[in-house]
Amino acid sequence: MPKSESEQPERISEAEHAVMEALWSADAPLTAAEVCEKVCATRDWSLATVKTLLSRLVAKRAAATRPDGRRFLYSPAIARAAYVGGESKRLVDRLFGGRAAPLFAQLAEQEALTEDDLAEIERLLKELKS
Amino acid sequence: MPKSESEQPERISEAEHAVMEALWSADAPLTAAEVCEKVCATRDWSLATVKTLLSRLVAKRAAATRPDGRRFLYSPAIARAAYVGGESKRLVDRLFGGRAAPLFAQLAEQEALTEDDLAEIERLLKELKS
DNA sequence: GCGCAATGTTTACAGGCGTAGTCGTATTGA
DNA sequence: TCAATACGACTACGCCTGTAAACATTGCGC
Repeated sequence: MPKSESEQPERISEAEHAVMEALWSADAPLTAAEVCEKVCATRDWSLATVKTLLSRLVAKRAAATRPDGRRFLYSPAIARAAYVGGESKRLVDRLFGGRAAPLFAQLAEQEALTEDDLAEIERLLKELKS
Repeated sequence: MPKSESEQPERISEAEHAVMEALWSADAPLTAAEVCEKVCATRDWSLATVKTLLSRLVAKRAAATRPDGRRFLYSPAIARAAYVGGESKRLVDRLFGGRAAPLFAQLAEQEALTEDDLAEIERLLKELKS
């Protein structure tokens, strides 16, 4: 049976992403007020703004709602890994022709790599070579 | 003497970036028509669109112009490495808390790393450890 | 000399984004 | 039972972006 939903995920904007981070960081669905508690600290938004962003995320099917009496509980509808992976790939494709090595070189040149990063990457490399 | 220009570079949009790539890929300043030749192939834009984007880039001081008779020759005013570096850092900061290792892990998990990438990264790692 | 082609400038407009206020309704404390 | 409150839905609005047409000028071929 053909899947009628083509469902290529709509892009999540920067502000929306901040809201998603709040949802991802919680291990249970949150109310709008709870999301605001998490993000309004750093971004200095009003509750109304958070509600708008939540609605847009639901419209984009990036977040899901479950009714809880008079209100909604919000939870992520896409995995953080999927989002992060997609964004990473976009960047690598756009700026480095899809090759990861130049990105690595770029970060190295900027000295954006800590000792820990280097050690960790080395470990991952070994693992991948197995 | 204090530098009055604070000059934090304005963000370059996706469409503008395509134009910048054309400028970067040329080793001499280009006319608007020449830029269009390069980008209109892939993006299917009209010359008018390219002109608008060039103007916006000049306004943002990402591109510079030199008059050449009745027309302008356009050249990049920021280095590709600087742009690419900035964008990479933005991504790493936003999605990975500034740490590069998780980005690497992410790309590995997506199988976005080719053999060549791995070899190259390994080489760079060795170099950095010296 | 004059109209055409080239070229930058100005204007346009729809859609997305950031930010938030208003409205309608349901809930709840007094 | 009634007013205050909580909450989602709807509306707003200015800026940025993508895309381009209209306009003004000017140099060039005839």
